[in-house]
Amino acid sequence: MEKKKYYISTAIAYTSGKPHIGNTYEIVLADAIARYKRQKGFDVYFQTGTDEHGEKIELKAKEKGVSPQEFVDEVAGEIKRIWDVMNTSYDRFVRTTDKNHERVVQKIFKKMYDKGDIYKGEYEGLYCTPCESFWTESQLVDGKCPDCGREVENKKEEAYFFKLSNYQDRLVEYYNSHPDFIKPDSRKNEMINNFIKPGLQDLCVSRTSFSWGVPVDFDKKHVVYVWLDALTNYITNIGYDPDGSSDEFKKLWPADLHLIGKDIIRFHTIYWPCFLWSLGLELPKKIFGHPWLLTNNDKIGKSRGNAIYADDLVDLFGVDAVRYYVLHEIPYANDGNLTYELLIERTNTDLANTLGNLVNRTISMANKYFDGIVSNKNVKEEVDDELISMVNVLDTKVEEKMDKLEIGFALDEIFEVLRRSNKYIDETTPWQLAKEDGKKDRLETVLYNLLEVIRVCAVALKPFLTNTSENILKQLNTTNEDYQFLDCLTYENMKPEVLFARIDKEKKLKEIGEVNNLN
RNA sequence: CGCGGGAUGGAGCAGUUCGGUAGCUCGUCGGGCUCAUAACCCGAAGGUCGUAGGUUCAAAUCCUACUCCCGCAACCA
Repeated sequence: MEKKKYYISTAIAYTSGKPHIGNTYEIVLADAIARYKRQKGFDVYFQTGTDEHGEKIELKAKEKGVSPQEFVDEVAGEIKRIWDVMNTSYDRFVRTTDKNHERVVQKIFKKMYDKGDIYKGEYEGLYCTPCESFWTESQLVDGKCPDCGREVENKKEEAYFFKLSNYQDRLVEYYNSHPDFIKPDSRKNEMINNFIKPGLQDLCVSRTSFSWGVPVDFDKKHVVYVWLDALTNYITNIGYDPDGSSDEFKKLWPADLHLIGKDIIRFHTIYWPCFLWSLGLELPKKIFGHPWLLTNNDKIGKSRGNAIYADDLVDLFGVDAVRYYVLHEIPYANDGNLTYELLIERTNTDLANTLGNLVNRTISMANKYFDGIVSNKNVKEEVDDELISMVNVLDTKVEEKMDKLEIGFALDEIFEVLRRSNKYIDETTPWQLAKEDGKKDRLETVLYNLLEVIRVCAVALKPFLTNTSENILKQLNTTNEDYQFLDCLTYENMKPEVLFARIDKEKKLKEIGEVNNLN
């Protein structure tokens, strides 16, 4: 039987600067989902990349005295490097400055124009001539330009517009008939109440005030609006072409999940569907607007001086500790919080104590009492049942949470089993059994149960803590990745290693303080 | 009155649909154990469930008003 495809994407990152840990959260989240789906037997295609056009980038490049292309080449390289540091398994890293993408965007624009969804009109607004900027009424300060304080005037400018109103009714209908299209639900309400109900305004989809973008090929002084350019990355990079799409496109589209930040939901749930309909294409199945990661309960931002970067955290704590923190700590719908202190506490309690120490003590006992060779002697007792049944429903429990995109809760399910295992050791007191005559087989059964539970948990952890999972299986010296308790394995030649060293909080915080002072 | 979400022991959350002993993870304190990474196991303290009223035999849970926080919006991605 052919594997079922699963197309997942992140938003493409805007190349205005180095992405902080909040931006990085998204790729880790997507990676966990992608790896999970692969583990479940799906034929996964995982796309990410960078959004590289726009006025802001043109300005930044100018400031730095380099060409826009040089500027985005550098930033895109940095972004890709961080994605790799986070051990993410994307299949393709796309860039909007890719020549094929640009060519197809031009064709798309033309197709929409020919169809009548895009028309030439006039953009009218309040204009500050010295600043060369349009402002809205509400942006003005005392009725004057917020940048320079000078008078603004009414001005008209030629521009292309997309007729969103053509698709307004269809959009509401679609939302209602596809309750899973926008997640979480509260976001759907925001879109309906704020945009659709008041009536969709036609969207200005070209700019003439700057040139760093995809030129409209039949009207060269215009460049395509960045969002029309950016959103189409989801189709251009898998072979969409108005003149005939590739087999890959036919196989992959529609996407199964667009994973995006909650700040860009509007673009993905209103503009993007309308664009797709205009091209006669199906809509993605689900759009999930994930919450944000805050630091000290404050928005992360370079300008706020509280930017924390993923690669620095990885240097300090290791990639899996950082992955665990962001995946576990950020709930489904509310923003998560990140501080060094919380990160250290989570790493110590969950990763070092509950998980690492369990693996370590179990393997140590196996080596100590049986020279490292353990098989199932089947001397069962009642205490075994609860533990083993927990392991055997783990697969289902994790799946339930993952289907709802509740990644943190999926991890909780696994750690509940690990905590139960530590308790099981106290209940069965292997060190006592070792001293009693005639309990040798019972002791071996106990250790076998533990090793099996650890193995299954390692398998369960693979999508989230990939390196750690591999490390545990290596320590157990097994390659078996069955997602359930097996009766007849033999464990031998196991080598215990410290998975996560406990972190001395005071010392580490001091060390971090010193690092920060260097800036 | 623009729309919406939220306020539960020191921290983060569950419980509110269909009212009836307030639960989980972590932190703190005490005890136990010794296989293990000062780890693991057990126990305890700590909450008038934002405020004020109301309905009820009974409200975190229903109703009313208010306070505070947050998201979205006022065409920046």
